[in-house]
Amino acid sequence: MLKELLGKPRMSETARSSKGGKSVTLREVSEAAGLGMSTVSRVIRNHGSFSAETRMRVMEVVERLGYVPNRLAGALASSGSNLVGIVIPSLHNIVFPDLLSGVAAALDPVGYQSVIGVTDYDLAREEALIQSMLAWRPAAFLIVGLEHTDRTRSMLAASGIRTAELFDTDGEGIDIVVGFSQREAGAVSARHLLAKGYRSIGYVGPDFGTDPRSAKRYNGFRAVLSENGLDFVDQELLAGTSSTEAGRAALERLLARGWKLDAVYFSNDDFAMGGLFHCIASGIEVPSQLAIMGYNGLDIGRFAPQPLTTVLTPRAEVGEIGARLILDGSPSTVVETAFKLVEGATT
Amino acid sequence: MLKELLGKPRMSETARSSKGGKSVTLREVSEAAGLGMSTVSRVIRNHGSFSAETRMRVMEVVERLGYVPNRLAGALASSGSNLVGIVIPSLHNIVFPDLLSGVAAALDPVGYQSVIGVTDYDLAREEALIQSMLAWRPAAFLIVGLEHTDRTRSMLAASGIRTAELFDTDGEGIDIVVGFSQREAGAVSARHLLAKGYRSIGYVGPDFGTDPRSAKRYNGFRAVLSENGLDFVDQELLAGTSSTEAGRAALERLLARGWKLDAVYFSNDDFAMGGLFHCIASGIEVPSQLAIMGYNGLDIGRFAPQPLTTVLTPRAEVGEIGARLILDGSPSTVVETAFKLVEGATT
DNA sequence: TACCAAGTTGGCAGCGCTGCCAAATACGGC
DNA sequence: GCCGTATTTGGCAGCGCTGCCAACTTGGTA
Repeated sequence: MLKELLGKPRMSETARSSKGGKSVTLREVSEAAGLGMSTVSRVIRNHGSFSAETRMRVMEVVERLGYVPNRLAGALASSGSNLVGIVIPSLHNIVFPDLLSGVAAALDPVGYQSVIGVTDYDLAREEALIQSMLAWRPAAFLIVGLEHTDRTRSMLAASGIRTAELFDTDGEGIDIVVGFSQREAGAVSARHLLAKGYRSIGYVGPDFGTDPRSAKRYNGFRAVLSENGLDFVDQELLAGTSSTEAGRAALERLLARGWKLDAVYFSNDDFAMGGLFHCIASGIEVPSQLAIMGYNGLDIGRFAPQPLTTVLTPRAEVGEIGARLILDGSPSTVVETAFKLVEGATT
Repeated sequence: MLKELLGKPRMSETARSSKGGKSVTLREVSEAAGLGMSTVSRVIRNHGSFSAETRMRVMEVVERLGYVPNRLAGALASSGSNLVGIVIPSLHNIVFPDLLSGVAAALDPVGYQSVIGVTDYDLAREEALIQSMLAWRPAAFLIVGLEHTDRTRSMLAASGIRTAELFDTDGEGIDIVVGFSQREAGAVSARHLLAKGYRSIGYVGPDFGTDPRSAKRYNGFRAVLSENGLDFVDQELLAGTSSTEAGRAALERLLARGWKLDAVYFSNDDFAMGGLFHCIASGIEVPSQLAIMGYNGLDIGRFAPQPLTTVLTPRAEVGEIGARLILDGSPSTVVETAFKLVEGATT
C-alpha cells in the first residue's frame, strides 16, 4: 500500500570490517582461569557449589575475554532450552501486542526468550510454524485459540512440550487453557443492546472463516437475539485486516442498503471506530439515530470524544497468566478470566 | 490497569497425559531406513546428492516415526542458526508491529525465525537483550535506531553477526542502516505548518530521554522554526506510552496554560488523535481555531472524520529491506527510504 | 578389458556444553 | 592426630547433528 510512495532506495556503500572469527569457548575460559571446565560452568550458571574466590577468578576472566556462553551447546547437552514459542494470528490487532506484553512480563524476569510466529489466521501456517519451532525444542508453547489442525494437535502432544491456548474457553483444550468464553462476550453485548431498547441490529465483522473467536462472539450474540425472537437485520462480512478504514466503509455500505437499523454490533473496536467516524462525518447522531458497540476496549475508543461502548478484555493478563502457569509446571487446567462491558456514549 | 476488573481466576483441574519422552533422532531414522546417518541427513536437508529411491525411503520413515530434526544440534554442528534477533523499543506503537510484518515477509519464505525482544526504550535493557540473544548465535540482528550503549556496540562488533539498524539515518551506523532522517521528517512538518501560515506552534511528545527519534524530529522541527525567527511557544513532554488518552490530556493542559496557539505538532498520531478528540469534544474548531499535525500515518488518522495531517512512514518496507539486505550478505551500507507528508483536514 | 568421471553412500570426529561421578580438600569433634 | 562429613573441584562421556573424506557403484570410453 505504501510501496508506491517510496522512491528507489538510495544506497551508499561503505567498507565493513571483516566478519568476526571464532568466539571464546568455555574451555578457553577454564584454561585462562586455571580451573576445570565443570567448575567454570558451575560458576557461570550459578548452579552447584564453588568458593567465593573461584567465582571472582572466573568472572574476571569471563569479562576479560568477553566470553558469551553458547546456549545451542548448553541446550543440547542439557536437553532444555529457554525459548518459548509464541504463535499468534496477527500483529495488527492490538490484542496481540498486548498479549505479548503480558507474556514478556512473565518471561523476562526468569530469562526466557520469545520466538514469535504470525499465522495471519491460517491454521495451516500455524501448523508449519509450530513444526519448525519444534526443531528448537522450546520450553513451552503459547498459542491462540482452540482451533488447530489435527496434525498441530498431535505434534504438540507427541512433543511433550507444555502448551497454553489463550483467549478462548469455548471448546476442548490440549493442555492449559487461559481466556474467557467468546460466546458469552457476544451474548453480553447482545443483552446490553437489547436492554437499551435496540431491536434492529446489524453486524460488521470479519468473514467467518477467518477468525473463530469472532465467529463465536457472533454466535453468542445471535443466540441471545434468537431467544428474544430477533435476528441480525443485516450484516457486512469483511475479508482482510481489521481497520478503521474497513469498518467505516462497511457501515456506509450497510446503511446504504436501506434497512432501518437502530444499532450495529462491530466485531472489534477498529471496525467500530471506523463506524463511529462514518457517523460523525455524515451527521448521523450517535446513539439516537444509530447506536454503535465494539469489542476489545481499545484506548482510542475509550478516549474518543464520544467514548465507545465496548467489552474490555484482559489481554495482557491472559498472556501473563498463561506464561506463568506453563513455566510453573502447573497441571493441565482451564483458567477463566473476566471481561467487562464498558458502557460509553455510543449506545 | 485492568487488574482490578479481573475476578480471581477460576481454575478447574484436569488430568494430563504424561510428559513426552525422548524424541526420535537421526540415528533412529537411519537405522529404520537401513541407511547411513549422513545420507539421511542429506535427504532431510535436501543438500548434497542421493538417489530418488533413497529420498523416498527416508521420507517414508521420517513420516512414520514423526521425526523432527533437532536444530540445536544442527546449528551447533554447523555453527549457524536460522534465528534472527529482533530488538524493538515497544509493541504499543503500531510502527513496530508494522516493522515486524515487513521483516516477516522477508524472513518467512527463507525459513528464518524471529526471536523478539522489547526494550521499553531502555538502552540498558537493549544491551541485556542483545547479550542474551547472542548466546543463540543468531544469523543476524535487526535493531532500532542508532543510539546504543558502547557495550552493545562492541558486543555486536565482536560477535561478527550482521546487524541492521532501522528507522534512523541521522548518525553513525554499525553495519547496515535502513531508514530516513528523523530530523528531516520534523523539518518537513515545520515547513508545512509555516507554509500554511501558522506561527504560534506548540509541541506534544514524549520526554526527550525516552525516544531519540522523537527528539530528532523535535530538533529538526525547531531548527526550521528558528530559521524563521520562531520557536515553540509552549510544549508538553510526556512520560510513558504514547496513547490517545495521554495526547488528549496533554493538549488540554497545554491550552489551559493560556498561550494563544494556532497549531500543535504532536510527535505521533496516537497523541495527535487524542488532541483531535479533545478539540472535537470541547468544540474547538480544527483547523480554523487550532491546527493539528501528527506523525506516522496511522490508518485511524487517515480515516477519521477529519483526516489527520501527518507524515506517512514506510514501516514495513524498512523492516523488509533491512532483513533482506542482511540475509543477502550485502556489504555495509546506508539505505535511505522515502517518507511522505500527507495533508489531511487538520491543518 | 582396463580405466576414469560422476553419482552415491557410510564412517567418524567434532561443535561447546552439561551431568555424573570420583577425587581432592577442608572442617570439626573426639 | 585421626576419621567422618561437607564442600570444592576435575574428568569425561555424551547431547544430535554436520562436514569431511574415503569407499563404493555405475556407465561410458579408450
